Amino acid sequence: MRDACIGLTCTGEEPLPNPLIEKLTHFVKLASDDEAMIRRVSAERVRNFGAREDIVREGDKPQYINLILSGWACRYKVLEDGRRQVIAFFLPGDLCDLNVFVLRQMDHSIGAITAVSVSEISRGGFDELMLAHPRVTQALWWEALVAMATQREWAVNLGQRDAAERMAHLFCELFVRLRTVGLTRGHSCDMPLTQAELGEATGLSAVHVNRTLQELRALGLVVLKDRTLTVPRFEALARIAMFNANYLHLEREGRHLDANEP
Amino acid sequence: MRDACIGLTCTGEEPLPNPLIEKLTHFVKLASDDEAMIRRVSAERVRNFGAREDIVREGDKPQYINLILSGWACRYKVLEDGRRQVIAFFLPGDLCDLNVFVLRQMDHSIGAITAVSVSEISRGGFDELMLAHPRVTQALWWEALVAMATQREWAVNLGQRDAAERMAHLFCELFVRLRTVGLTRGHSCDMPLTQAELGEATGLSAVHVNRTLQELRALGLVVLKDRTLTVPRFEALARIAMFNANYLHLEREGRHLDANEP
DNA sequence: CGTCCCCTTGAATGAAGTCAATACGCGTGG
DNA sequence: CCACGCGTATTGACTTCATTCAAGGGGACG
Repeated sequence: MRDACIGLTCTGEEPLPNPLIEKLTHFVKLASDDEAMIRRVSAERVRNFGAREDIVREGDKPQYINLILSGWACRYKVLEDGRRQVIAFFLPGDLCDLNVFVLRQMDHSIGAITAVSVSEISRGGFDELMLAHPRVTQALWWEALVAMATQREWAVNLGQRDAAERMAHLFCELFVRLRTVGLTRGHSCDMPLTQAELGEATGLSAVHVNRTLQELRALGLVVLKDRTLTVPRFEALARIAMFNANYLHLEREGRHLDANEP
Repeated sequence: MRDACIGLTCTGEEPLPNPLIEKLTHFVKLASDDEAMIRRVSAERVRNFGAREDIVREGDKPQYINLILSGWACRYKVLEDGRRQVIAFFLPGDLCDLNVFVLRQMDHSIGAITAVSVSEISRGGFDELMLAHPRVTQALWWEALVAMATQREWAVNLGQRDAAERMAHLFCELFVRLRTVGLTRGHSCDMPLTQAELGEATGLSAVHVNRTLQELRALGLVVLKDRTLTVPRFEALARIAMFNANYLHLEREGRHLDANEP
């Protein structure tokens, strides 16, 4: 396969999968010109980061919205004394910084977990998208609101669930989110997070993450090997996590906005 | 003084303070017709709730955005087994449900803490505001983004801080937020939350909240009496909480949008 | 005057953190 | 090829923090 074919200038080959399009499709059926537009905008300015590099740092005033094309990243905050909380994970298809054009400066950082490829979307490109493509606008609203709902669910996770429930819940969420962008294979998906990172996201110490994973493994609910997560019985895992996917709002709620239906 | 006359339909009386206007003013200086519009929209349809009543319930599909005019409310979620997490507090001037027009149903509930008076803003009223008043639109974006940032900070609070730090942080946040809507008196403000509610917000048991409050009291950092919080030395409280108000973005970032400046 | 809600207290238990040592896998350079 | 170093995972012993349970106190209100 000779050359990545992205955007309008596509020459007749099968289009590359675009995780953002794939995700938005769970909310609204996009017309082909909507898709073409997203492809164009997300190919305009691509940057690559190595694992553990910072993409945006607290205090910055970035000029772009970052769209994750591939790899994992996270939002995080560090307290004065060094404690670090991961606030959200970004998977392919996720948009990082809708705030960028309103707030003066970042109140948190965004860091790559694996090697990451992001598309920087300029204010102009974004406005263009919003003005000419109402379905895309709606879909981007949906994506932002789901991100907010996810943030809320994390508060529940951190505030009410114990270690095993928390870990289980995190795995459920990541698995479902990856599935919506086509990044699962059967019961498995990538899991590049170290136990330390899992701890920073769940508010647990790395040691306790380790013990908790053993517990979940002993129950046959998760298998972790070669940076891969396998969830043999998702339902059982969801049950102990009290995971209810409603907060991800994946039910094609925007059907009335379908490009090709009345 | 007769005449602090703001708004188009000015009849010579002193205008009622409107907490939303007061809050938005921290971001952008509104013109008098902006303010008049907000006043009109927020007076159109007012509802009152008793303490502990639900305003919106999980699963609902509300048709209005709720603006808190007076009283305290909260966003909360209940797990299957009854554990309850308060996800956010709503103070006068806060908007509850910007999601309402996009997502199919509520994934959480909103409940009154004290008696609450809310203004229900219809989709039409909202669109009108957005179309005709770009400064207000920007300011509402700011308000939504600050709400999001606050949600993120809560994740840090729940994930990384211990009991005393968490309580201290919550008090700092509430105090600052109340101050931006003019609801503090010197070092004091209302504090209608029971210890059980403080626990549901901080992920602590009510008993431990009690002990933690005693600790903070012993340090002379908080005084709680008659449903009133006094913070004699805010700076000291903020220090132990590692409270950094930057996430509330109160620095008049929208100056360039000021109604009466170049 | 009793009842209900909220706050307070003590004692016992349990969950998670800390510290420190060890093991494992992998790439690099000798 | 092997030794070394580094990051990550694992384990045990111990401590600390927070929960649970249970009982008592105080004020508001019918």
